Amino acid sequence: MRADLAPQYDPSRLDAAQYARWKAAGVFTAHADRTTRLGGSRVPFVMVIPPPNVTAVLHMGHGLNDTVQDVIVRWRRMAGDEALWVPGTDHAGIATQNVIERQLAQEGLTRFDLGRDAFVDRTTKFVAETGGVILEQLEAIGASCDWTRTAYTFSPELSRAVREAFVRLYEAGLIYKGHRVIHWCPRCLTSLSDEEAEFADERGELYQIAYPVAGSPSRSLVVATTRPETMLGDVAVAVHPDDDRYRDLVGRRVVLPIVGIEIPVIADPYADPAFGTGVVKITPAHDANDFEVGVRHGLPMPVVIDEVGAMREGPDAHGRVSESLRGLDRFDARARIVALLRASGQLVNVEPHQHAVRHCYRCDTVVEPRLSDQWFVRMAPLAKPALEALRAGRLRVLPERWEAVYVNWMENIRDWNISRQLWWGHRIPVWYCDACGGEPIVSRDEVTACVQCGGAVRQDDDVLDTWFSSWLWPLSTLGWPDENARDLTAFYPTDVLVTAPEILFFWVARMVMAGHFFMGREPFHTVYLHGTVRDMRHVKMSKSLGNGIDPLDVVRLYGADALRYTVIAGLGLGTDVMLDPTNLEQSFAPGRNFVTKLWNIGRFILQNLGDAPAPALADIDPARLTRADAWILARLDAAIAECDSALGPARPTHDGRWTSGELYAGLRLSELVESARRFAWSELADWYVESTKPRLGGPDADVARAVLVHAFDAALRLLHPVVPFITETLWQAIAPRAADEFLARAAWPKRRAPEGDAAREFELVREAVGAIRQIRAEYNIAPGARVAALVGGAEQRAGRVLADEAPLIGHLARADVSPGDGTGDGGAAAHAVLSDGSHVRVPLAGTIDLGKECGRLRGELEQLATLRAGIEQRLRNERFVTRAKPEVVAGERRRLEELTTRAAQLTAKVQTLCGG
RNA sequence: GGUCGCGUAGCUCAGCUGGUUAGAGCGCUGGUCUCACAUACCAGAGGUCCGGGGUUCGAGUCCCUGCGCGACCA
Repeated sequence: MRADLAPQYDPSRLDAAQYARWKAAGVFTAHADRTTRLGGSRVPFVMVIPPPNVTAVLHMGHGLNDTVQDVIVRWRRMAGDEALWVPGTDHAGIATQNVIERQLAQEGLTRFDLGRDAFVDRTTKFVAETGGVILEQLEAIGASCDWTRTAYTFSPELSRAVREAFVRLYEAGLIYKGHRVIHWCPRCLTSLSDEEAEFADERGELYQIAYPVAGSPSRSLVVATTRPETMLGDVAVAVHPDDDRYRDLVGRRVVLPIVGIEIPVIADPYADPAFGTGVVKITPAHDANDFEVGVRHGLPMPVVIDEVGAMREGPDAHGRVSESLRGLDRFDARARIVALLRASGQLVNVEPHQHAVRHCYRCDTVVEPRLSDQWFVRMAPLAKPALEALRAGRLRVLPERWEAVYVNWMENIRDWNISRQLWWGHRIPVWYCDACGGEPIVSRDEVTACVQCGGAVRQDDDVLDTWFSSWLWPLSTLGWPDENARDLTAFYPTDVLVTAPEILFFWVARMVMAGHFFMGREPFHTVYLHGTVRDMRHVKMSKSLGNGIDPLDVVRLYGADALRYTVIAGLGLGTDVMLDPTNLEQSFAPGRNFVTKLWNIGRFILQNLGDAPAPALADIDPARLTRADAWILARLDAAIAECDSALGPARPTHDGRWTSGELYAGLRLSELVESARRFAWSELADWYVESTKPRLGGPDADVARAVLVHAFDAALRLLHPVVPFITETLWQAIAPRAADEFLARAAWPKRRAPEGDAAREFELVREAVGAIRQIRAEYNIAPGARVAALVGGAEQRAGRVLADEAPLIGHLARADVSPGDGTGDGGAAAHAVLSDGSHVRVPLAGTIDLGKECGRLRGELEQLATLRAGIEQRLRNERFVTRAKPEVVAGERRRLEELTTRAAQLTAKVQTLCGG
């Protein structure tokens, strides 16, 4: 009646079908009404996925991120929580727009050829047709998302949330339109936030340029700059107010080289007397710091670089860009200007200079600071509660070190530029009336006519930063702004947010602020930041560098479980995962091998179950349990305890605040893997399964079967979060299951009982087996050949254990074991002494090399002597005895006793065998 | 420039509040196709815990310092 398992596990044949069964049974679907927040009995446990770009395809970074989340959510689902993992995608403004623009470029078109509406239509269509592929790919790696709740940042529902958020912030005075220098990408043709303009260290040049003092041609001020092309927009040079070198020149004027106009010398503390010559040129329209200086001193702000990064006279710049420079790209202009300065003798010096240059995070183009009108969010008021959440212990960041980074950013927060000059995104909900020119109309709903004069209105051309929709994700996916939405009530706040440190500021920190502002509390209690997937040279994996691994290739070759196991096992808290893209076999063998091992344990058990299901362990008379049974059950309890402490606590246990003891505990997924693996493989398979073989045909076969199935079942539960496919398949096979019964929602294991004597006594069996195996290896006994072995206890109890277990020891060591007096006649035999002084003797007439045997035993004795000497020395040290903790001292005494017993036995052996 | 992290076996990393003979996987060596498993089993080799100084009865673990990597921020 029970179908045997195939000789080999074939994930490609089984996994997709298994996923379909979970999905069909609604295993991953959460129910709001079952949660404690809506009167149910289950504690909610919620995570929202970091939404991948809607056009993305799965890469190893997702593979890691989503596996981590899946391990956590599967664990909580089994632990009895109402577990919800919300999936979805991000419309990804710049990124998606760039994809379509690249398509257009292939057709020889730009977005301007299409026009805004056609461009948006085309993008919408593209997304509808090809977007969201990544969500299907997530199923292939086993992600247990609730697909009934899939969200999209640009859906009508979430767009409504975006508008609501904008309007509420505007009404609270936290959104304003500002005229200032922002980061501009001349390729994407949009402004960027501070976070989107990434620093990269570059080797450039520092140019020193002489600006002659007007009216004193013999004198000049030398300024230092890395960007000579911006000098066309200079409106002043500044010196520090306390800088004596230039005091007399403040208030006078210098002649701007090339342009030939006069600009003032001003005193401003922004000028750093220690940098260069202490004189700094001021270009308010093309440098954020200079802009501040310009504002302080009421200076003009001529724009000399246009939106595509070419030199051109913009507002207030008449006469500044000469014919020969006009239209030149900023970098070409730099070279031209340097040449001109060199020719006129005004280039004083050029030296290599290492500095950080901002680049567009989407296309890597060097960002151009640019004066323009943009919408901003006033961040300081939002940051305050977000900081408070962390300080009060309602929010934690793992690993701990990132908390300082979070705090530092929050404390030095700057206003957020949220407008983008793109077409793909949420249009800013602001309308202007040209007729009456009144205040802008900020509205939740479409505005078709001016509220003042009824005239025509036009909507603001800009769209919102993508992150302005992402920061609402934990709220908007649950139904906000409908504050009575069932999901919002049942599932907000969420629990754990899993992501990479790169988007701590972009996304995580802002979500905390949004959660507070719109819902009055932080959106999660734990931020888990994991590392990056890198190749063997520690270079971050990326498609463009060609060092990537396609997770789906790995799934095809080795199965999703092998992929998951490998990345989780390699992922210490906050550490990076190294994988070799040139050797998938080497990288994923550990996972594949482990999965195979599980399969084979399952096969063994099934083959030995017979037709009837194994009896439940609870129905077995405890008196019938052998030492091996007691031992594996004790090991199981230990494994459960280790797994629990690796993972938990799942949430703060005291009033929503992390206590100091649990603040940085838990979510050690690699420790879960290690503990569960060791139990399943090193203990269950290597020892317990082997130990049952002689019993399965005998009178206590039912006991062995019950323990075997119980232990394996528990191992499958512990492992299920990490390797869900194979564990579910095996779990379905080892016992009859109802149609709606799944390991994915079976109970997480609990410990049974404290370890008893029987379990401890089994360790002696393992030691005896080890000793015989070692002797066999040393004397090159053929693995098939049986040997005789005599075992004797150091004291009565040990003697009884060894005598009782002689058949088992014999089975495990391929020996005919009988109780025997270890001190014996000292004939041709190999000897070993166990840690408690018990002894093993393997008579090997004819093969024993007495000299070798004595050498081995003496060697061991020497090792013991060294150890004993160390402990004795410590114990003789009065300061140790008086100052060390009593239990440490007692431990040393006990250990010395053990070693002494063992040494005495060894000495006796050496004496009889080797004649002293 | 500021802040932080890392340096433990050939490789990737564990080692929590200082306390047994510093562990795991992969790789390596020797032996085995033993009736679940050669994607396996058995046995084994391999470590001046980056260098130097200090605190301590005791340091891979704490402090200082040097060297070498890396991250984030300006």
